[in-house]
Amino acid sequence: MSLLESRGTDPAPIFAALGDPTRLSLLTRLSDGQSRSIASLSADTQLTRQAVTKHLHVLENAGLVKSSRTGRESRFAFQPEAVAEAKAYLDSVSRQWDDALSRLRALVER
Amino acid sequence: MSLLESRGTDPAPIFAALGDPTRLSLLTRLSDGQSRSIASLSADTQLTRQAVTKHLHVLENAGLVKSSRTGRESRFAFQPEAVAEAKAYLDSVSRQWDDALSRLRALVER
DNA sequence: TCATGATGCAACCTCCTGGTTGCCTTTTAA
DNA sequence: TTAAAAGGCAACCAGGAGGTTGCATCATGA
Repeated sequence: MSLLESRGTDPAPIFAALGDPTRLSLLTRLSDGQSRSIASLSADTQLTRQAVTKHLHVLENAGLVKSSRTGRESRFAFQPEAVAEAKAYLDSVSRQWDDALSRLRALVER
Repeated sequence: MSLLESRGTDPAPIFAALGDPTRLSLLTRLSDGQSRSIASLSADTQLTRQAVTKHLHVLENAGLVKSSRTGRESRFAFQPEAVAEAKAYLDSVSRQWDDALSRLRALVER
């Protein structure tokens, strides 16, 4: 079983969602734990509300954020699990790298 | 200074590079510390050598990998710094989330 | 009940991305 | 010295991503 398949789901969609500065900014703002409406999130940006809405849906599909409709507004909230998943992948990569270095060092110092 | 600007460079390009399953697979294979030629990396994939070459250059531009020409082949090697940078961003996001939870808990338990 | 605020839906546009094919150049091993 | 291996370069193509505009819908406060 390869490193990529060894963990739960494929982290690529999560990274793809993180790979846009606008979305990264939205996620950063939401990571303070406060849920926000679309209008609120669109307020201090140059983009259209529709553009922000699309980005929020991308984040939601990646599991980085969760939406819930309350009354006339729909609020978005940060979802920490997906971030943990991305971190887990990066950790597995650096761990494999560190192990390779250790083995090389052991081989040289023998 | 916002959370996004507080660290060195913008992590978005790194995440964008990681956001493709083919590139993720290439990076995973290279994270064992062994440098590989383009032909070697193209061997057990369905894609064309040119497609793999493009992906490798995307990884290189994101700083995730480094190339060096030796003789008639150019070899690509894993570069751990960019991965560390991506992890640093994810850590800052989860830290902000954890802090928000702590403050909320303190407020409730008061 | 009615004007306003907050969204949703859909069409449309442009540009980038992931891939391919074809061809030329540089190395290398026999 | 020459054929095959390894790559680089460029053109080309289809589809998706990021954005916009226009209009319809639902909720709410006066």
